[in-house]
Amino acid sequence: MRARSQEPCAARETRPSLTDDIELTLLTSRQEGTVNPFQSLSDAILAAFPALEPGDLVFAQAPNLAVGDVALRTFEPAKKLKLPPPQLATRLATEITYGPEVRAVTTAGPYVNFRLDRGVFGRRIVTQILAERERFGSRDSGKGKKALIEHTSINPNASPHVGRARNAMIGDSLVRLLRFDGYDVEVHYYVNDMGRQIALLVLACQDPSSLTFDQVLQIYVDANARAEAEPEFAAQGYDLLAKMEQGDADTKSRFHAITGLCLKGQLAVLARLGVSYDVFDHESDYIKDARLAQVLEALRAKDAVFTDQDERLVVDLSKIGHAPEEGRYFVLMRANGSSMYGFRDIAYTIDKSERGADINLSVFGEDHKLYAQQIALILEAAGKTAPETVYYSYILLKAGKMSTRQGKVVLLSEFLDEATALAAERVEEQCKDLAPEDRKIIAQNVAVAAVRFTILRVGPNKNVIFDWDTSLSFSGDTGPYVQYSCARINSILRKLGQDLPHPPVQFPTETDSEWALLVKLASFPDTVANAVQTRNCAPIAQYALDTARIFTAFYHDCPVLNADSETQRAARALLCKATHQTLCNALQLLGITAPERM
RNA sequence: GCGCCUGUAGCUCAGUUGGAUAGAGCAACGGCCUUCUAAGCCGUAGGCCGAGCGUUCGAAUCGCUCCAGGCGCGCCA
Repeated sequence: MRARSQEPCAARETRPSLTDDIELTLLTSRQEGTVNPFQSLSDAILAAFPALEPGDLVFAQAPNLAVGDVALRTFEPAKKLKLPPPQLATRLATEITYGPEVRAVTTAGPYVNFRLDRGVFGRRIVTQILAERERFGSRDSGKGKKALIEHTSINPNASPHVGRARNAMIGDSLVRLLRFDGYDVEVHYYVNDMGRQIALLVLACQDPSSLTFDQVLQIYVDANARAEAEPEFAAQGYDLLAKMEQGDADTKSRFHAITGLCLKGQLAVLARLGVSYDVFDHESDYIKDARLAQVLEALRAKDAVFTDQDERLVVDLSKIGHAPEEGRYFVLMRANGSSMYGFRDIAYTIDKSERGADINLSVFGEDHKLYAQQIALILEAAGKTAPETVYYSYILLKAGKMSTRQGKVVLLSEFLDEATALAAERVEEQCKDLAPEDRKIIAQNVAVAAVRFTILRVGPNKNVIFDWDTSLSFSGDTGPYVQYSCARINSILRKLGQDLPHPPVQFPTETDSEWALLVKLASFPDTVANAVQTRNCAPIAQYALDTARIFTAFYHDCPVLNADSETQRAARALLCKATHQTLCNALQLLGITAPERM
């Protein structure tokens, strides 16, 4: 499980030795798919109540540490044993012999509260994290499996705005998450290199070779305005599109010049965020896909496709399982024989589904919900499988929704520039002794953290109202706050010297601050597993934030370098290292790196 | 009109496989830098969890109805 170690520098660091009992605990808990530091407690209970199963015992944090170090609810097991919960709680507290690591057991109505030898559990938790390193948190649920994720896929017509970038950030984090959990992930980007809007842009760009990417947005805005005002101009666009589809070489190269320029520019901006792709699929390659004939045949067999009075080729989805009248019809081809976006997309979607991935996932804006359902119905009717979908809601401006056509946008590049400049000011003050190049890198890291964290922290199906001040803040609930706590840990470890001590047998971690941190660290694998299962990275961001906050409380309460004893110093140093490891693992999933100093 | 999503502190958001007193940040006010980075910490104040009804020993979390916002609903992509 550690064979996948990716850090080349990992071997250089001192590795704490493992005792056999801890290695054993790790292995058994791994096999069960849960890393449960409280397993010895549940084992004792299960031995006394054979009717119960491990899943019946839910350990949770007590409402506060004065009540107990860990709490057990009795509602579930009591139901199974047909006992009143408070009665079962009393029996669990009085009749069972727990190991020496349990110091006291009390009840509070239906709850059992355990007071523990925190050092024993703390040592287990820290040792496990330091043994698993950059793999800590992963359960390898995707081992030996493939995943295909398509995300971003924005029109190559302008610089991306932060609303579109939400797709890229969500998609990229899902890629990182699935890779972390063992999947072999291939990232796809669907290049929409044709269609009406691109045609208008091509019309408006006389000499593409003299253009820069940054100029395209204004040209695009103007072209759309013109198409609205002049029907002839709009008609020219359709004509050009038809020529493109018929394979006219000159038209094709004009399209490619523009879409290539735009794609390159877009990818450069996305790369600043740390987002990258493996495969680019071009829409124009799917115009005359052979598989479309099969789909049409299947639809005809179900009497679900017809040519309407305006000579359009239309699917009647009510014939293949679409109940409501709204969204019943799906147009495949225009009267002039040119295909619609959806028709080409069917071919592309089939193409993806035939690549043998165990998970086939697409990230779409919420505006695609009905559309994706329609495609899924058509695919199903043709005996194909539609991809799994993850949707996200729009980022709104105070003045309303963003619109590329109207130029009413906050550009991602603009946002990143602003964030980097602000971060650079802070780095200037804080890291005077560093070389300018190093300071620049730190500023860029902080900016990316601010931007990505702002977006990823929020649940994907929630609208976000974009606000410059909030998004550019580096204090409070932010990515830079998490980075900052990592920098503080690094500072301690740096001053401690090169080698980390071995975990002492006496592992003093008795204060509430230490214990709260340990419990939080131990819950990281659950957080990751939940994120994998729900395809949602937002809880990872929340976890990083909570952990950083709990660490900071520890940082203020518990001196490390000036600890009371050598063993306490060792235990706290290792706890710091374990926290740093866990935070880095969490941040990595969000596409954020923590600088050594900031 | 119909469908999907959302509604939690003044603002931005956590918390929902139902469980002990609903949590952070920002903004406000009051403290803390001869002690591991003040991008920080501590304290004060701030809540009919949109409204109502229901299910349950127990509801922010589940169900129904309403209200408000977002998105979508036949030759855009």
